[in-house]
Amino acid sequence: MSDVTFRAEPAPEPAPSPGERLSLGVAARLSRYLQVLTQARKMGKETISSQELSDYTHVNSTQIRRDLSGFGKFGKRGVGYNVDSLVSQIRKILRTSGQHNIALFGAGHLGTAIASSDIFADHGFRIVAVFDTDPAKLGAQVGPLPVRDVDDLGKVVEEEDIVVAVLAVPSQAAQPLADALVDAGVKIIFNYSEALLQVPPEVTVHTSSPAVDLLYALYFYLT
Amino acid sequence: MSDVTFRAEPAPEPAPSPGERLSLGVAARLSRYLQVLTQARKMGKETISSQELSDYTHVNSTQIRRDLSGFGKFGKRGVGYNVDSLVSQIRKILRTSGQHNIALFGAGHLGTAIASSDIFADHGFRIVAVFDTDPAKLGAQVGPLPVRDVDDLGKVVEEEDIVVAVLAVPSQAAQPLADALVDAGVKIIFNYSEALLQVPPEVTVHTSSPAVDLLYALYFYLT
DNA sequence: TAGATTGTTAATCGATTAACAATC
DNA sequence: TAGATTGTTAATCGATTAACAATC
Repeated sequence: MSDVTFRAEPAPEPAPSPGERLSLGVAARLSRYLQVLTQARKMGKETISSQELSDYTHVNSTQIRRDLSGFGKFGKRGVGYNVDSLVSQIRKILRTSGQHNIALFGAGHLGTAIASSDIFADHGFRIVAVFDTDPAKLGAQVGPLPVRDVDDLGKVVEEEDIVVAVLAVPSQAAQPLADALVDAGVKIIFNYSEALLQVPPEVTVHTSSPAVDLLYALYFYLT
Repeated sequence: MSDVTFRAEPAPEPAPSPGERLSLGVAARLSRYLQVLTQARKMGKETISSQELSDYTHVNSTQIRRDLSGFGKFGKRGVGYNVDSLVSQIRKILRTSGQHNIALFGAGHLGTAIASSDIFADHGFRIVAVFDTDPAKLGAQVGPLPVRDVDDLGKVVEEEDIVVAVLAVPSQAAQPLADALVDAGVKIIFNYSEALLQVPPEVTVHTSSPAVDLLYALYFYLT
């Protein structure tokens, strides 16, 4: 880390020391900034102010400056933040600069939509395998990838170093699949089905819930 | 405010008074409980404990009991909460007991996946119209609905009383569509594209960001 | 009864925000 | 220089949690 030192400054930072875990809130917010920044970069934006970031993320602009300044002085007063450099700073902080391999389950409409989107690719996630249980779909192409048999799961997870599984399967298929994934050593399951998955504590399940987000937005509209 | 008084109980609740808005955090958490409860009900579960809810939502069980007890005594000690009755209580609190009409934009893979899922229907959202700009798709069926022309937008929004629009369109199509939606009086835009949408302050944009959630989950896996 | 789980308190911790000097 | 925006402080507010009596 090492601050900008003018002679013997006694580390005046309450900043997170390198080895420390971010708090849940900070990590969540940094991820959101990253999303906006990534998209802003795509649109050719070179600098962005904390106020603009605030407009897009609904996070207070002071909070944003505070979150960032904990890790260094990334901005330029009167100008804002350089989009490119902020992206790489945040990636460094979140330790997600590298590539990570994903396995996708389900070659239906949702699976196909996910495979053909670059929403994961933009953030360093690469879909390296697609699985489906429907024998009729085996061997078919989803984007550049062939649909594989779930029986190959263990082998593929190991060969491709897969840490994340994305489940775009019917609810009733989700739990058995989750069990197989746990056995195969996958640590993060991203669940697009509605099923409530039971997994051991070392595995993280994130269930996508658009309807929940909608309910939430609607509440503030209705009141 | 007002302690626990014996005798003539003068509303000993620090509970949110009926007219008060929930805080952002409470509303978000209640929405999540609702999702789990809805699914638990589907699976035939009759009661659920705060600990079980905690396992599925990653919200501390004390927090859950606290959130709920602010609105009444919904649970039974030693037993837990009745799933059915808790669903309707939370719906009442969130004022989302009614039906709400949604318009879906984009009849591609993602749009089709959304239309055929019951993830929205389960929470009282009904997709009443599907739009696409591709002339080749007009008139085709997506589930039970015909694909309509975006030119009909204003008319449909008014006739069907549409408050929410779900955008499952390519990024470059999103902003023009958002502008049209704002003109038509839609107040909530649920954005599945990556575009950063600019809308007036009275309109809420929620951008779905699976990659952000993944980054976040990954951070805690990596550290 | 014994076991389980709620409802609630009290204490702590972190998030949030307004305000403003620093500085580009 | 004048205007804009960051970095940072200080004060407040709400979220979180452990603990436990109440009670099913």
